[in-house]
Amino acid sequence: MPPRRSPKAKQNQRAVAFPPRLSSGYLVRDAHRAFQRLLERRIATYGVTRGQWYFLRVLWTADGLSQRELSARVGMMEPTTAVALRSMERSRLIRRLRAEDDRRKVRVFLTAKAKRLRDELLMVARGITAHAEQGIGARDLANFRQVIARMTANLDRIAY
Amino acid sequence: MPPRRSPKAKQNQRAVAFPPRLSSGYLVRDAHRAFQRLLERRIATYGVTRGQWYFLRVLWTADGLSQRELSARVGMMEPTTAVALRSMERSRLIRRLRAEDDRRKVRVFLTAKAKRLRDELLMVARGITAHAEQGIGARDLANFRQVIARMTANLDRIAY
DNA sequence: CCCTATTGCATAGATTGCTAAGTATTATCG
DNA sequence: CGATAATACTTAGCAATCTATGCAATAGGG
Repeated sequence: MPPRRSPKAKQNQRAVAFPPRLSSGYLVRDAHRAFQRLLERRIATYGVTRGQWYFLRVLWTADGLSQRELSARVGMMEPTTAVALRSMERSRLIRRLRAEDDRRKVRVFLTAKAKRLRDELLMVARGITAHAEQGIGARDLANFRQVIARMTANLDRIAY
Repeated sequence: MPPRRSPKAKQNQRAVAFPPRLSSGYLVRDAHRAFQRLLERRIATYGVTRGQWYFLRVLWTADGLSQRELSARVGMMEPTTAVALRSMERSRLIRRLRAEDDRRKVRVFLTAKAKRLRDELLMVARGITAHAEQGIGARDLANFRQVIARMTANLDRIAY
């Protein structure tokens, strides 16, 4: 049984309190969802979904990667990649070609359509970032980036 | 890695560049996934999923809410709430009772089992936060919280 | 009182993510 | 060479989200 602190605290056993406002995890989650919602709405105009976006972003700088490499760079598991690429193929954003040298591999290539979208969509991303960062000083922003990257690294170091 | 300096970058039209390392959105996304992965693993031990967690957290401080109120407090859409609550009912974490006064409403009540989990699970959350924040100074942390909250607010103000 | 609008919730279908297990191709070792 | 292992991807199944839509109970206006 959980220990009670106050003999009076009936419903509100405040022995362990942890208000979301103080939880970095909650703050990060809220921000993440705000970013996502906006990104989703904006790129929908171009017929691109969020899941496709992450892959486009990598492919714009490195066309012809294998699915495994893509997964690694985007930071997703391979089945997630497979699903996203299937939808991108349907939308005529990519073509998938079996590699000549190793027929297990599939190389992913952008179509002309996807290449044409590049600059405009990157502008969209920058616009969102600019909105998000409004009114935040350069020094605070630099500190923010350093802190959140450190948190991610801290968490990634933990197996369980 | 990716960024090239070469003036004659062939395929690499660098007119619009926007490396993820500089994108607050990407940093937030990475951190969010790191938090989630760890949380998921840790609470799985208790038979609780991430989706259930958010609702437990609210219910631990305010038992007996209606589903609409719960949705608002957790910050999710009602269908999401409905799905999560159904799974929580199956797991014997909550009971749902039709409100006497207004039979459209459903009140959600924690079971004894869910109440017993409270302190231990909140400790899990604090442990994760502590891990994440290791090696980050109090001042930097305070700045971080302010900045990320501001970003969320900035983004939430935008309709499209 | 009835008709209609509002409210509270559920269902349907799509997207994004995961783990676990299967298939096909290539590499390796005895 | 042939069995086995490793590699690259796919399929299956689940969870957590969303939007759009439907249904049932209540409230309000004439």
